[in-house]
Amino acid sequence: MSAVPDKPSLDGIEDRWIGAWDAEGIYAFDRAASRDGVFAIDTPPPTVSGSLHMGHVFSYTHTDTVARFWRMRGKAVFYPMGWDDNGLPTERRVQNFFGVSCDPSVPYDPALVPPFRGDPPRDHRPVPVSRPNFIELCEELTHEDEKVFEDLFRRLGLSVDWSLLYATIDERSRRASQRAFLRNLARGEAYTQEAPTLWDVDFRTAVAQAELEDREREGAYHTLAFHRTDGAGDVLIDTTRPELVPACVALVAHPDDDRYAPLFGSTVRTPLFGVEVPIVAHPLAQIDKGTGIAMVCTFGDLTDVLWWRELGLPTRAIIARDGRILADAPEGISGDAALAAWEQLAGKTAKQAQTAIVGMLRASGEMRGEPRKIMHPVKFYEKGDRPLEIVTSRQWYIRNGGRDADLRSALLARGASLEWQPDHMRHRYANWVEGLNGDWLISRQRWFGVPVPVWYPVRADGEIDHDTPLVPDESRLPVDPSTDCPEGWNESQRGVPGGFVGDPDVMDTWATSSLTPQIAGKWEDDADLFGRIYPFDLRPQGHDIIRTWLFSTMVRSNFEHGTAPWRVAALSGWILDPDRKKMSKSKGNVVTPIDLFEEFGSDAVRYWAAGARPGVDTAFSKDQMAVGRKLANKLLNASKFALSFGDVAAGAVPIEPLDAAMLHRLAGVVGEATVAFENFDYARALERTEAFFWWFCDDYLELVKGRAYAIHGDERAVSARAALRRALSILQRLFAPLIPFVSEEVWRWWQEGSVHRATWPVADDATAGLAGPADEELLGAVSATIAGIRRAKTEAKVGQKAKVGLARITAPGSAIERIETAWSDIADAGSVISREMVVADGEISVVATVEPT
RNA sequence: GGGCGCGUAGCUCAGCUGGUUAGAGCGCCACCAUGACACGGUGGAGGUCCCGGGUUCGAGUCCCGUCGCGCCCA
Repeated sequence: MSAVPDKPSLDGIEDRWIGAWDAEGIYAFDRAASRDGVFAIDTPPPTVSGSLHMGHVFSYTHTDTVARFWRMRGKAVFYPMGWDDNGLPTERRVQNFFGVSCDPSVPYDPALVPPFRGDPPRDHRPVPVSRPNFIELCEELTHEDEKVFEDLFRRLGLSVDWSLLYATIDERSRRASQRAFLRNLARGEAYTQEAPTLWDVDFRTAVAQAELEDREREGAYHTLAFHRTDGAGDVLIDTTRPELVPACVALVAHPDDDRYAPLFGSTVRTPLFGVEVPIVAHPLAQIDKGTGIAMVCTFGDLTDVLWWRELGLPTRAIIARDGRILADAPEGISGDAALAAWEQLAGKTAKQAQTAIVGMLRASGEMRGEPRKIMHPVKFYEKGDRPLEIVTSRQWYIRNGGRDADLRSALLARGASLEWQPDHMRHRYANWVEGLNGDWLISRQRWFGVPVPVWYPVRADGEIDHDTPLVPDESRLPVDPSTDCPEGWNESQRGVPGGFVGDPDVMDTWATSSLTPQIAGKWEDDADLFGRIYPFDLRPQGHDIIRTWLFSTMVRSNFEHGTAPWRVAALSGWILDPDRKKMSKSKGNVVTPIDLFEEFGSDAVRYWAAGARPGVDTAFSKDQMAVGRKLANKLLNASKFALSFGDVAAGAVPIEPLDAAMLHRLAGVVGEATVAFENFDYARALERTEAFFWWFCDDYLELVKGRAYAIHGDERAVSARAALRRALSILQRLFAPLIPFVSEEVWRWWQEGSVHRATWPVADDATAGLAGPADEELLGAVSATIAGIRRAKTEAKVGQKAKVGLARITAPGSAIERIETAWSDIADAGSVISREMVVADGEISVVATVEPT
């Protein structure tokens, strides 16, 4: 407890209380609490390979207000923080920052000095470094970023327990991720398969359905002639990818298409390459698209994959993992002319190959007319720059209902069982699950991630046996199969016939971050703790990652625990710039949070964030932050005033009707704010509290000011002073989750301990011992009267301190009675000398005769 | 193409299970050094609740449709 300062100020309060909260352990999780007494939050681990932006500030503030509310309600709040440092964004950042690239064939250099630390020149060619060196650089860079993030989150006032911190690449996460994977494998929920896969040719990795996005790109229809082998002429097809002609394995048309029905079962030869391919029927062929008949290539898109699989077509792959056309022609392409054509394509990128083949087709006369430009959606990896290709590769999958109706319904039911904030977000989940078209591809051909924890036997003939992977005992986790050996084997057996090889892949980031409840809760590492927090109460996150993070977490928990991982999912909205456009770096309209903390104070920035209703997109607004700063300042000064009359005897009960009515109104606000917070509606809690507080300052404080100064004697002064203190204690606690710094500041002027560990107020805190019921009409009548007096002064263009000789008040009888009850307070606040009461139905009206000043 | 959300004052939004004359803040205008606060105070102006139907004694609120904006999925 400290004294009330002469000149209260918001300057420096963040530093003061961040330090004190840390030292006093205010936000430490009480791990002795039983599950009933816990409120557990599955905090989103931000990707640290970027900078903290307003979107973070926005959504993390929402969660923090709720965490603080439940803490004050007596819950042991489990509020961890994690860093998502695992994965591609970090790799890319490390490459750009240090000027290196990862090359697993390079030996480890324990004394490696990277060529740069930030801003390599544009013409710098990346220096290849070993995988262990590359991972060390990833860790070095993420640690620096994580420090910056932690400081910003503390500055924002997040009440996380920093002792629970994890990172998705740390040992605990790797162990949990590998353990969960091995259990999926043991139960048949994970499997490996060689299959056509969406592939990013720049990152050279497979990607999952959840990471796709469509982008509108210019393309062109090329009309190509295929030659009927019965000599009856040509079949014309339209394609946007003529470079895939050598990969063509069939033509396909709709079974009901009369134009092509007679051709089903016959064959054609492909242009340039002369490969004989069948004409087949499939209902997915679009009658009204192009000429209505299409070429099936291995593989141009996902429909090709489907046709290839369902129609049992052969494979004639031509695109390598680097996106270039293979050096050697696939099976089926033979003869001098065909091989000469192939030579023109081999080694070229898809785009270069297209130019080349169009030239050849034009020359051979097998392209009819000129290409016709169109705009069409093209599938991209969401982090990628070039269209995805489809290549055949061996990958790991986890079942997710995409190929299994029972599992799909189970996951839909789990989603339906959640409480969604806002409720309509449940449709996003259902939409996604219903649209899945395959299992979840989790392996990535990258380096900085959690290794797939298996090895494979190498047969005597040198072939790798993928069907009987060797798995480690859980007690050894985490393992790195590239350096660790399977049990019972030794390093000399690595990579030799009769020996073993490690799986070279890592798991996708989502395969680890889908386990944040298990990681944060120390699943299996600390079963006692996990039992006290799982399933979690709350998963807050952005609605853009329902299909990835939310869904994948559901999949893992469903398999491992047979439950949903949480009770409530709260989806936050976007931050829009003041012109209602989504904020983004490329538009240059991004504001740095730290500058706003400096300009307005953390509470003010939180005020802006907390003013947005759950899940609603919200415009960035410095004006709102300015209002937040005013509110914080007001709380400071109103608190100083209410405490400026010295201590009030314990047990003093307000006796004046006006004081009692104010406290009853406040009791109603307590109820509304409590219900709002229980329903995750921090914005409503703020709105109710704030509206009361401004009325309290503008009217109530002004009305009782004179009486509190004891101009009408001690007894009536004590009533005001006791009411002020009751109200103040409640208001400070109601504001505490929302604007925690200033709330703590004013609370500690007169209370022991932290407001953030104080008990959340109940109505009885306001109304205990008061005589009589609530009288809301009293407050209405008094406020209307004082407003009328003020209006008269404003209209007379005099200051509010000017005296009123006579106030004539016209009002219904019930209102007159109440105004009389509080008359001395009204007279003090309005400087009114005498009054005249007129009973009449209708609105309260005041005619005031302002004395000359 | 399917799904979801949103259209209320110049701006940002609130308006719960339908019920007096539709609210707040910001901005705008005018005024005020009063002993918590000039990072202050007082008052004022400002709205065909997107449009068209319907239900109802009564619709910003419920139903149907149109238009516009945004997002998700295919």
